[in-house]
Amino acid sequence: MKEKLKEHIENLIALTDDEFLHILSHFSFENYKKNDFLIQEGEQVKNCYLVVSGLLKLVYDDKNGKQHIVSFAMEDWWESDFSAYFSQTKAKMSLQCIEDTIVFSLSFKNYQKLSAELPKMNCFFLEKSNSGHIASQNRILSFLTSNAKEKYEQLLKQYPLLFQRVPKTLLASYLGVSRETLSRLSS
Amino acid sequence: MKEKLKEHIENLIALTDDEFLHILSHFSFENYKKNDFLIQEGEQVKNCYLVVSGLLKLVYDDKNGKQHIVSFAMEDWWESDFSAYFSQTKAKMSLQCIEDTIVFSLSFKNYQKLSAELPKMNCFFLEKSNSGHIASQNRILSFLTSNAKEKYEQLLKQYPLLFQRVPKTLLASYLGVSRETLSRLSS
DNA sequence: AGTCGCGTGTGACATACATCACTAATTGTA
DNA sequence: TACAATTAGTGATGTATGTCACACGCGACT
Repeated sequence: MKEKLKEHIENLIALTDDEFLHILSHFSFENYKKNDFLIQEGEQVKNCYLVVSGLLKLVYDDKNGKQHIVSFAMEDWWESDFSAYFSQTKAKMSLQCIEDTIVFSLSFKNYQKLSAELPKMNCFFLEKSNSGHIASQNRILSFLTSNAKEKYEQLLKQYPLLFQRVPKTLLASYLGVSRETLSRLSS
Repeated sequence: MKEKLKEHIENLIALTDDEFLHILSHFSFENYKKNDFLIQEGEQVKNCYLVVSGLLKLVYDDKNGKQHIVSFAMEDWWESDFSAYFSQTKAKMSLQCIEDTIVFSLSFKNYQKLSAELPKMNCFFLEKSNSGHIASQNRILSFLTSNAKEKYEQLLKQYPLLFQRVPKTLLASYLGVSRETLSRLSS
């Protein structure tokens, strides 16, 4: 399993074996079952997570009790309620397992320690943050330019796997349309 | 004007005078008029920009010739078509002045040079990227949870200034509603 | 002074989508 | 095996918002 983390980081920056062991010591390896929460709305956000296998949803529950999916997180993705993580405040969103999921977990303290001790990790985090930012911007564009059907098609094109792994209800909640509307798109 | 850049960076990381001069030499200082383009869709994206004063819009033109505003950029904001900037490809979006605007410009080459020579700049860029990412996520949430009126009110609350500086038509295009609908919200 | 362009408001109408209600297939499990 | 829970499809109806059309005020420029 360590290999996974090593590969993942070495995709972006070169590491000596010592450096990797040092990095590894800052992470913890965790196992979750379907429906488990990694982050619960209202609680302190201590960690961010790298998904090794499985599938997570980052959800916001609005005042009417309706769930909105801000993001799916699959293999090789970093996820957290980053707003709360970086400011060390309470979570506005929840992070929950759609499938059994294995993650590497990085506490905020260890994150700070790591970037201080090994500056090149900042390069790594920067690349990750940039991709996240760009992905979000594309999603915004999709909201601005597309109707339900187009958004659905874009999603399928971008993540063909997702479609078999998650109930349509969740896809609808990610796209911002009702499950009934989504259902009618296929026909 | 150099002061502005110095303050802006020192908000996040400490700098010696020498370090700042070194940083400064990587930037260029530029002046644009209302309606000028900093980035034109289809062209190579060479720079990203820190807005010193003025106001920019990051726009996407869809296949029907309709304009969609992905982002406004005001004082102290970094903006570019980051997707194209980091991958050094053609712009999918345009960056254009809503008002006369003064910026510091950083070429991709100089960006790379700077982060190699002065690793702590990566901390700075990382913080900026994170805020961008979080802002985009909030915008997505707004699309998921809110109708036209709520989105408009959230925008006014977040940027009370904007409302006096830009035509309603542009606000509508940012919110993803027609100008007519936006107009009817006030009454 | 007059003309033009731009931003804005507003009525009439069209439509994409939400909501509610019901049914049915599938899955997990007592 | 049977029962509840989850997921999905679909009809009827309501509504928020888009689209088209036109009018008005206002600043810029000749």
